Amino acid sequence: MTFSAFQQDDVKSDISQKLPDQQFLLFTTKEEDLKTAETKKPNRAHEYEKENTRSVCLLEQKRKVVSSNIDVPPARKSSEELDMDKVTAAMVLTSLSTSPLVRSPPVRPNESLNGSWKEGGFVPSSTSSSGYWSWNAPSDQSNPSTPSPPLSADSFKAFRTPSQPDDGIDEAETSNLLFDEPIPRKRKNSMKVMFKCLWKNCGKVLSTAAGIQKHIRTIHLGRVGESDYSDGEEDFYYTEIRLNTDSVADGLSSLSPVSPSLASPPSFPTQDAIRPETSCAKTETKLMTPLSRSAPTNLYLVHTDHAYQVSPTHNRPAGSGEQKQSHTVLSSPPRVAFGLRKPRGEGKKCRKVYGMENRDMWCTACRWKKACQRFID
DNA sequence: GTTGCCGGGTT
DNA sequence: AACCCGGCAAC
Repeated sequence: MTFSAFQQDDVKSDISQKLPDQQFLLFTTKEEDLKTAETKKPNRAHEYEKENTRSVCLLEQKRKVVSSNIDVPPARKSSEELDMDKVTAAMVLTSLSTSPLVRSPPVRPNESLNGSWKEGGFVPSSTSSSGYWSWNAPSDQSNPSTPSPPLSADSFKAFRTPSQPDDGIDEAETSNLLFDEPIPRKRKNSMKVMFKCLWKNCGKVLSTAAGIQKHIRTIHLGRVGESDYSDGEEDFYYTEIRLNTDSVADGLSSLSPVSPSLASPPSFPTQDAIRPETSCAKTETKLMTPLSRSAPTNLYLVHTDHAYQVSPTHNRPAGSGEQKQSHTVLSSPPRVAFGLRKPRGEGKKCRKVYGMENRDMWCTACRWKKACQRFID
């Protein structure tokens, strides 16, 4: 999936409305956030493109992820939108990316929106059963002075928080260097930022991120005992809203109850087609840091799906339990150094009990010359 | 020699 | 995963 410049509110809104309901967008400048999102939603993490500090990630299942100072009002769900397939969505986004609403970046405007954009390729995934799209970006995107087409300088900055926490590198400054433009500081003083819980039938609004996190943690995630500890998961369940201001805020004010069918946290998706390694992560499985601890205000994920909460079952191979057991026993008696077997069990085993002539009565393990399952020592 | 079963191969 | 077996060590 590809996305281009979304720096204007109407464009964002448009995108929100046209984006398929099963998808949402994550805009972030932090690779870490992408990883976190991917970690949190391994089944959803779909595709991302990273270039320098810029990243775009399309995640499935929810409409959008709102980052920094961008808030997208929820689109009303219509049957038409529901039926919109991924291809159509891609076309919409493609057209948006080339829409005149989107200002061209200062550098190589034509090429950025047409040339490289097309060269980048907009390729449907041939292997994905879900019809996911992947964006094969041009390989050479390392030059900061020539931002890649899908993300214009303007658009990218539009998704930035006016003031960023210092992670060692001033990102605002970095962005400034990257795009050679002043950082927009619009609306900085004109709005009140609130944090809205997106849990189904909740909608609690608090004035602080910490407050909403704690609320989610304790009320919805049931982490009472560890109310002070956060692994960042709460970030998925609240969003930033702005009050008292312009159209953006107005749009957001109607954000609230997201379509229950889509937004209800306990809903579990059925499709599980995408593996993190093949999508967002791109095999980049370094340390997965908890969600946006380092950039708590940079990214707000509007997303209430709990699928990732299900703790991964430790798929133990069938039979390995018994095997493991026998190995555990192995270590209990004093054994001489290494390579020695466990002492033979004293009890009679199938072979001895039933005899060779009744081999069919043996337990399977005995028949296979494995450690007896029936007469365990 | 008999027994238990590990390690590894094949299907 | 299910099945099979060579081979080793304990008995």
